[in-house]
Amino acid sequence: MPPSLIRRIAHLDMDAFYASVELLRYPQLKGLPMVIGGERRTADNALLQAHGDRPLSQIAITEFPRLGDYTGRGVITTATYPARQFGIGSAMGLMKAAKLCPQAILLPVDFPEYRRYSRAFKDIILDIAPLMEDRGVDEVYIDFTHVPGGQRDGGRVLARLIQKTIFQQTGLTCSIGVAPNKLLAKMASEFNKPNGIAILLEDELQQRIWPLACRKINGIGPKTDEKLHTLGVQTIGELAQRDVDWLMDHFGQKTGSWLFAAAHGRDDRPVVLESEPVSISRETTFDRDLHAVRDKAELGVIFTRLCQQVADDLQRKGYAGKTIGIKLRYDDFKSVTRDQTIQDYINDAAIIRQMAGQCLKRVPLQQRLRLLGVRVGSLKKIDEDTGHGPQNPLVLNQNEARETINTIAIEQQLF
DNA sequence: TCTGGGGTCCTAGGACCC
DNA sequence: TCTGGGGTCCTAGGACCC
Repeated sequence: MPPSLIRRIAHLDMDAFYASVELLRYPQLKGLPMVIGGERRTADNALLQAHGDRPLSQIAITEFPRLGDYTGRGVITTATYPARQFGIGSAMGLMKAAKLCPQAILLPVDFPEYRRYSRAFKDIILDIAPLMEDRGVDEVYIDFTHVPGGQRDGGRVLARLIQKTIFQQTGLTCSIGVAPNKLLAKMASEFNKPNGIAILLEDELQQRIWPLACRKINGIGPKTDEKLHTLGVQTIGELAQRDVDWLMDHFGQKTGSWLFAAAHGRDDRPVVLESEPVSISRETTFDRDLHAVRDKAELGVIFTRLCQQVADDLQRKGYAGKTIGIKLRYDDFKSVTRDQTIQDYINDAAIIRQMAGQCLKRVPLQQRLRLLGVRVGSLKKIDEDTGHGPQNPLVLNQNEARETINTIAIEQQLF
């Protein structure tokens, strides 16, 4: 890197992404308390389908489903600011939220729509700055260092261009932080939300980062934060004053040295353009808690469907895996997992179902269940040209594996 | 009528091999 | 007969993130 170039990394975060996308469709809801959540389509949502030929923007507010009419499980994915004023927050149970503000509009989560907008804003960024790391549906890191304009005013010029272009082409706003690395860029992007830009320079660490709570560091969650509090550390500045050895004594070598580096604003992780998935999974929380014996038939149907979905996902994305596992959550919210690794890479629903069934036998099933999940890990990309052909060695292996399994005199299935 | 779904990474113990 | 590592793979659980 020529001496005149400083490493400039941006973190871009879409503002209230799901809610903003919904407000593009339903501008009449602007300013009203609104929550998004509850995957299960309730009867109320049929109202939204029944708008006939009217534009969505002309559906009367009175026609929208209300939180107070909702029955069932589920949590809030997004709550708009007017809804938050009633004490509603994301991850709150829908039923609890309904008590706080029954009149709030309740919209179901529409992932396909959010993904379309996600694709759109990321394509806009890539056109301007090609080094982008995907961090989920509403977040990215961008390496500004070598992009024209990326050094001007600490990155502000390029950040403004990206922000403006996204707004012009999608109607959505975002917040951007530009800093010497990903760790600091992520924190900076929160400084001027919404629709803000924050430029953080290396020598501003003490002044702008050290006063913040440790929890603001991406990677310090509720557990680590609580432990830090117990040890008398509240702010990042206080964390930075501690000795590395002291931190390693209390948090282990790896975490301790990482905490120390993070508090001093040090982070040399690169912006990663592409990555391969490690696992693919599906899970579902039941409408009511189910019992392995009494609700055997119902569970069996759900179990088989999850396996089928995982197999479909694997095949669609072009992967096979050799570690098959399950996840259970009991009615007391305790979770267990079991998995098993086999020799061949597979992506066939029947084999996944078979192996997952074996895993299920290794788990206690007296207590009622609220969630069941199926996972395939240790993934390998399969050749796209032969991925579905009969000559594919993978498919042959699958057939072999299926036979092997069938000859294991299939013990009685639990479900 | 608390507490979603889809991920990644780390730790720690045991098996097994050299 | 006892003793010592190191390395890798597998499994289960947990912290954390979006």
